[in-house]
Amino acid sequence: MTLGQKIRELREHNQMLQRELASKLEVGDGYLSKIERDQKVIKREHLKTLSTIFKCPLKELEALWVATKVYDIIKYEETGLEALRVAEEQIKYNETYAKI
Amino acid sequence: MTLGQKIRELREHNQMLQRELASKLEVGDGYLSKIERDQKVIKREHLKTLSTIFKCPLKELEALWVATKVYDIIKYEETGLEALRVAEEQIKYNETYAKI
DNA sequence: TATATTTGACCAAATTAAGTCAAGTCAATA
DNA sequence: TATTGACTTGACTTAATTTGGTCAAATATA
Repeated sequence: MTLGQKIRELREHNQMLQRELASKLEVGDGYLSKIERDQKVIKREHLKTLSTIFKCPLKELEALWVATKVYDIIKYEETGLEALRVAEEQIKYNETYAKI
Repeated sequence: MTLGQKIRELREHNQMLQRELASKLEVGDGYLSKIERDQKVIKREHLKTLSTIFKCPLKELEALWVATKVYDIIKYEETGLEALRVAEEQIKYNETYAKI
């Protein structure tokens, strides 16, 4: 599940048109179309609005948003999965030693 | 293990000074210092040079390089680990359906 | 045909990349 | 203790890339 898929799912589940949702977010509907197709990433602040409109946990949307950013980096990388492992190791290491 | 740590390890293992390695890479030694401390990310093209100088597999350096990019995104994210899971799911999904 | 969505080309503004340089720190030593 | 050599840091720069869109035309879809 990508963020775009999630947004589309929420919108359709609420029988809303792109035009309607786009106007709530104050963007053009062409832009929203791209967002739902993961051709663009929505502005992070918009997640709050989505969370309110669709009564969906903000954390869930945020995790998808961050995942999109991560995926954009690794999608064409041969070493993508290996890199994920290393990044996970790094975050766990830093959590352990509270270096942040 | 971060990319910076790896580079320092390789350099010290070969008893090379920052100044020396920096000149091989044609950058300043202040910059290399930051790279080894993960305050800056080395240019990707430099990985080939490092791989040659230290006879270290390029793939390994590349995985660390990509991991650094990923880690930079998630390091301050509460949902970092969750996002890694989602990104992994996405890459596996796409590998399965060969959508790339 | 009308309505909804997608796409491509384009854009300004903001951010990041890829460094430099000089001053500062730190340890060993003459 | 003054010096030296290796490294670190902070402030800065310039160019390239990304962000966050718009709009009109093309394309489904009913």
